[in-house]
Amino acid sequence: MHRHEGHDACHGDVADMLARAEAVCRERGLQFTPLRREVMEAVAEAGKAQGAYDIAEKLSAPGKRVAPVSVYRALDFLMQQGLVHRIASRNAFIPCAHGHAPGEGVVFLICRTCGGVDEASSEMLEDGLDRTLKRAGFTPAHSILEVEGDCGACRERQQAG
Amino acid sequence: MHRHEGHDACHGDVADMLARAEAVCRERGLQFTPLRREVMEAVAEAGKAQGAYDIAEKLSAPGKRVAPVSVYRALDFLMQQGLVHRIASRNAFIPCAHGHAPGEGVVFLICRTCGGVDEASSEMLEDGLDRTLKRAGFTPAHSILEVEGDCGACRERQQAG
DNA sequence: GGCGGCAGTGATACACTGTAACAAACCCGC
DNA sequence: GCGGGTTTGTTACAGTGTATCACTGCCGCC
Ligand SMILES: [Zn+2]
Ligand SMILES: [Zn+2]
Ligand SMILES: [Zn+2]
Ligand SMILES: [Zn+2]
Repeated sequence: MHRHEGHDACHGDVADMLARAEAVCRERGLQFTPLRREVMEAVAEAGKAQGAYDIAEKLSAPGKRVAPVSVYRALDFLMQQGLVHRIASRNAFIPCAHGHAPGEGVVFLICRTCGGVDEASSEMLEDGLDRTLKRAGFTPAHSILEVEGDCGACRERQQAG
Repeated sequence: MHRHEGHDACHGDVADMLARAEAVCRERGLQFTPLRREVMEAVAEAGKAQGAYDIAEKLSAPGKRVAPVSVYRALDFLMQQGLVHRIASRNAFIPCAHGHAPGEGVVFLICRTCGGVDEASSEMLEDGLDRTLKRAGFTPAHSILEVEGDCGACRERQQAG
């Protein structure tokens, strides 16, 4: 689902995402530290993919600087837990809105107009990929599926305007 | 097809790739300059994806330095002509072994053991992707499909060893 | 209480990847 | 030869990510 500005309730708002992150950490015996929480919040609040340096800047304030390296560490942790995803084509990060299994075939739909990123999963797509890989004799470990284009909302807006 | 070390004949060897590049440029009225040729050759010779800085170093010699920026320009040109591809997950480049249409749905199979990269295209995969996008109301412009794993040759080698 | 290990964080420096800007060289038709 | 477009050289810089070490806070143990 596409994230519109000011309308994030489709797949859970920021509070839900934070609650899920906290629950995941607790049930796995991991620490959901203040820094990790702040990074998770920054990623969840933004309507579009955030760069690590953007997050660092956002979390910094006069007298309290958060270095990018700290953000990267928090992001690495959150990615390992499946709470955020990295968008390779943008060098940026988004919150996982679905809570799917790790390694599950998910394709990211990146709107080049509004910058929003949506996750879509599909049995059919996954089947097609599996068969293509099998035919090539290739054993997959991890896949990156990213499509850039225009989301429905932006396309309507363009046709109307 | 996976490129093994010392065995690049599956989809055309280096000479074939260079000949194709030259032909493409000639028929489009574009210049296949010495630099572009050298970059194409460097990418085609390597059995695995090459970084721009690797290429720059490879082409440099005592007394003749090739700056990375020149390599990037040559790579941009070659990519526009569909002669090389960029592997987003590696920040590296490979020669196109197939000569397919630009924008055609091709998935890159990246072997994490030997580093070789293969291109596979599949009607089924493309159908699955198209339907997934249509269902999400998303209009694609460009897609990145990359799978990391183990190629058949490396998997056999591991089982045998 | 003191002590030692461990995870997390801060801080600096650095490596890697890519681009902007401008000058020089080159090519080609006039 | 000249003018204009293309290609390349050169420098500097921005953006992205990692290595390293020191420090802190916490918890279990003596
Ligand atoms: Zn997700
Ligand atoms: Zn949009
Ligand atoms: Zn190709
Ligand atoms: Zn391999």
